[in-house]
Amino acid sequence: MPARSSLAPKDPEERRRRILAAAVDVLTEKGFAGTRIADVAAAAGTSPALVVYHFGTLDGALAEALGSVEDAFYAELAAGADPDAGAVERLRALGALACETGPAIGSWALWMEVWVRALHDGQARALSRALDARWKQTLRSVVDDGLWEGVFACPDPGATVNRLASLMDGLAVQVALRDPEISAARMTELWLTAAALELGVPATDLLPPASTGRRRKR
Amino acid sequence: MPARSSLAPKDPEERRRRILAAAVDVLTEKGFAGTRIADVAAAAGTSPALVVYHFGTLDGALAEALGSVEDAFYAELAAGADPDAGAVERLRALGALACETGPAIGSWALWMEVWVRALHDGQARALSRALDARWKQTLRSVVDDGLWEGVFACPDPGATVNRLASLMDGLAVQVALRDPEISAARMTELWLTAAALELGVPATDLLPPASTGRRRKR
DNA sequence: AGATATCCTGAATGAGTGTTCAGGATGATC
DNA sequence: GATCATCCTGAACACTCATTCAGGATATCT
Repeated sequence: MPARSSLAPKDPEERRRRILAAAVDVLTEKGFAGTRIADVAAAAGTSPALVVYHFGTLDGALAEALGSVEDAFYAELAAGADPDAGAVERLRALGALACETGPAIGSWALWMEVWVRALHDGQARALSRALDARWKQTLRSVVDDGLWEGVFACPDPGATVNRLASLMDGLAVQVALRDPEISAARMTELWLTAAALELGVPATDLLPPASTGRRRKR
Repeated sequence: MPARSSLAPKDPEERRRRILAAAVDVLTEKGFAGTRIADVAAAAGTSPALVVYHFGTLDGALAEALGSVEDAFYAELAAGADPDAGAVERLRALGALACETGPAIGSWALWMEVWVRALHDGQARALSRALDARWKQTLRSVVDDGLWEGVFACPDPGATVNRLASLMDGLAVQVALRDPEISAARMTELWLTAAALELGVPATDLLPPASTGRRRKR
């Protein structure tokens, strides 16, 4: 029957979650290279020692934090997806969600951090591969559905999925680096236009109709 | 009239160049996060103190190393380009070279390192922006030439250049992470196919004719 | 109440690493 | 041939930071 003081308040599980959330925040803001165990602890309102107590090591905490983010993303994806919708609509929703948050991980900046870490670390590479495969799989099934429904036309679906996934990665880099030319909204627009081109759909079917204000008059 | 011993052999300039080259090697292999001044010194066959003597600081040495790589890339680009060739051929050459080595920097892995550093560091961001702009400019001028020649057709060249540049970045990530599905050759193929689609050119005009062995066999 | 396990912390500890420093070698200059 | 500037090095130095540790609190159990 707890009536906790304000300083040692929540139960351990809550504390763990807070640390993970704090780790995600710090990681997003400072990247792997700049994340100190003291930062995570401070952001979570605890001591560095507690981080080690719960996760054994800083890397352990960061790894588990990434895992939690992946779970959250796919939960959100599942929650937002309407399985009864047509492939065109599902593709549009998928593109919009991913352009906003990044595929398989909470933010594009995090995702990029994982890439670079994967260049030199086997475990990160495995994670990156798994997330990438899962993401392409998601994309692929929408494309296949569209082909089945007859609304998409595409000579080489495998190549198309590769290109669309890669295009999104590349666009995301521009957005993450705050290229003034490419906002998140513009990214969505560019990506959906490419998808329309690849899949033989009129661009107007994928792009939200009214929002063409910025582009070239015609 | 030097008859140098073998231990303190070359002149200072040569020593500087060696250190820069060593810095590029180490950086490519281990990334920013893993590059120690001792590694650079060892790879250059000198002492850590000399690196500081010449460049003031480790970061200074790495920055100058990146600059040297950019110069080398554009020199190679200029050397390989035939200004008299048509836009189609120049686009093909550009795509092939960039897919092999990365745009504006020696290797894709290095390029990715710069991205991630740019997420948190203003100076790296400036570098990344400058290289990106220069690269898109290069691409853009080929596209414009093709439009002028009448061999390309493309409703929105700005968007197309953005997409093609981003697609290359994204594909490069796959290659750099050694995705078994995407080799450098496959990357070139995918990119040129997308370029053909974007620019209204028959894919066969951009792809080397005989090399279609891998695709669609199944 | 006493004993015990869990959760937590402040203060060391110690490894790793960029940079400084005092001086050694080499070649140019007077 | 003495002086001097340049180039270079090994050995300290100073500092950051993940991790350890001894013990304090709190709750549960007997």
